[in-house]
Amino acid sequence: MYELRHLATLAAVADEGSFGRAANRLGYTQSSVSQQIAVLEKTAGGPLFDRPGGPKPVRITPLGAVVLRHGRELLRRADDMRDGIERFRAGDSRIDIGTFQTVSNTLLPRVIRDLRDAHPGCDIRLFEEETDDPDLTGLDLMFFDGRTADSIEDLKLLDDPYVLVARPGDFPAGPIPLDKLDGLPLVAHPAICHQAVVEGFLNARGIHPQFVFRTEGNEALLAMVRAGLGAALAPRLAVLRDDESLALHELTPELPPREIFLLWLAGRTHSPLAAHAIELARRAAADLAG
Amino acid sequence: MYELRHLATLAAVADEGSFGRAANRLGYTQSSVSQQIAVLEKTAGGPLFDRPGGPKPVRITPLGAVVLRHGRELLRRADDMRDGIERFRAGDSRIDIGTFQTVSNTLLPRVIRDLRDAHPGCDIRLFEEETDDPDLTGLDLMFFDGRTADSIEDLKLLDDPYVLVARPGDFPAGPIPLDKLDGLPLVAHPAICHQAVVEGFLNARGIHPQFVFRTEGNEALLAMVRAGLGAALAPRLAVLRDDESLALHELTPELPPREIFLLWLAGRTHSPLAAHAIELARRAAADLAG
DNA sequence: GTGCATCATCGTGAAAAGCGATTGATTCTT
DNA sequence: AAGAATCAATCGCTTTTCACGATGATGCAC
Repeated sequence: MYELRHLATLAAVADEGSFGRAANRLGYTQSSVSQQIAVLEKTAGGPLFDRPGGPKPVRITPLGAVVLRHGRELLRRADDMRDGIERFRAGDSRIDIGTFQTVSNTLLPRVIRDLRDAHPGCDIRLFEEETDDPDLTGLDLMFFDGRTADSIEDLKLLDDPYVLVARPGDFPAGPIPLDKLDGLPLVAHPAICHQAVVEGFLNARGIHPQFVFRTEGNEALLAMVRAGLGAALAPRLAVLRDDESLALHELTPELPPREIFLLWLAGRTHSPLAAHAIELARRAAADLAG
Repeated sequence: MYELRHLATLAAVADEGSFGRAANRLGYTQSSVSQQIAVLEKTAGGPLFDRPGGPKPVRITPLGAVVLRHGRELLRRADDMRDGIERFRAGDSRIDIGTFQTVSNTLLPRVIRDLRDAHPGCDIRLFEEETDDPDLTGLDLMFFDGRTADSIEDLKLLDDPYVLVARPGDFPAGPIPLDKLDGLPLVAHPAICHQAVVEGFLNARGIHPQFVFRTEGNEALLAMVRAGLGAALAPRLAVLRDDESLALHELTPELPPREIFLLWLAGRTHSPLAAHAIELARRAAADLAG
């Protein structure tokens, strides 16, 4: 059976018009080229070159022309394949990342920027979804605030402690005892994901705040605090940056922090882009925590 | 370096989801498949499959998907190549034939018909050219009335004897002595190719006919005879069929007959189509002479 | 844990690919 | 006409590759 190697030799012979020169060009010996062409002629079922003898160049036969035409096409495709692998390994590829709001606002921008710097041609696609049950099908990586199924591997990025966000002066500076939350009018995220865990934690201790408004939007949440609707019980990172119009209070004892993970399907071999993204997310999280 | 065989194995593994089943399908052993994939993974520079272990099917990696996509394309092209060779060997191909008027009118129609019957899909192209110096570049075969250069091989098809064509009754029936041509008003083909040889033959014997009209067209030639302009000195085959309005007279002694050859470039390996055409031409010529 | 299915690895033998030298054929030069 | 030059085919040999079978390792199901 013929192989790509034979076709490359065929093309070289056709180009050079000589077995010996083709051998020279390819780093073979003349005898090797003879044998390779012989293999091709056997599988093709007839001679591919006319050999006039002496210093005259060999000439392709009609059958040889057929094989050569297809052979060159195959070789071109093989080169394309090498290119494709090359470009893939260089990371010039695509990555699909699942995320949620806090990460989109804090961690992700930096990861994306660094990833784009390292791989200018890459195609990054983000999928934001607030849910209890993450769906990783079709995603290379997913940010999520919790561990999930067995078939999913994870890397813990950071702990995001819960704080009380209020207007300056509404509360005395410093940590606030947890039982002060009982009956307190609060705004918060919907009771899904980690928010549900936190509220369960409070309820178990007999602390029942009065949730007067829930929204997924961080900005809306903080705007409500500024407007005096109530304090916000939210993860630290939900408050984007230092803001003079808001005061952040730790709680004592601490609420269970929201843990932020990076997830992927177990056993998956990462593309270079995904591997790089994981590393960048790890570093960005370390910076954010430090 | 990878080869087509490796890519076929890769595709089989991807299809079957298992090294062992792929081996079974291809007639290899499992270990052989393992090694072939290992070769591919080495040249690609990374794993092509995730092996979950146990009875779970192996899963293609992103890199593997790249290689697989290109690999399938290559395999498809390799099949195309096999088809192309197959069809070529079956004769479903192209042939370029040079010819000249007499052959176009007598020998060739039959050859073409038989060739088309045997190879319905074939592409036959004819190139008619009246010249002393045939140019075979780009032609598979050429009909010609003479041998030429050394670099050209030939097959003699038949002798075409020269005859005198006249109106019935202009000459007594039977052979005409050659010296009767001296001074005779004649119509003839232009003095090229074999016509030149014949006229040289006459001149060498002191016989100088009076050429009153020359034309390349056979029909015009015969029309002039019918019109009484003169007799025609022409090869027998130039007179297409028995024609009551014309009488054919042999000459004595005979003029050197026009020899009709089939030519091709020396050392050329014929396509199946060309080989068949040569055989058909040989047979048609034998019929015509017999 | 035990049994089953699966892939990797290793050692072995066979096949092939490649090399170097030689041969035989053909062309070019003198 | 003779010799030189060019070139592909061939032969014997070495190295590499290929494929196999056996064994081991791993994960899953019961």
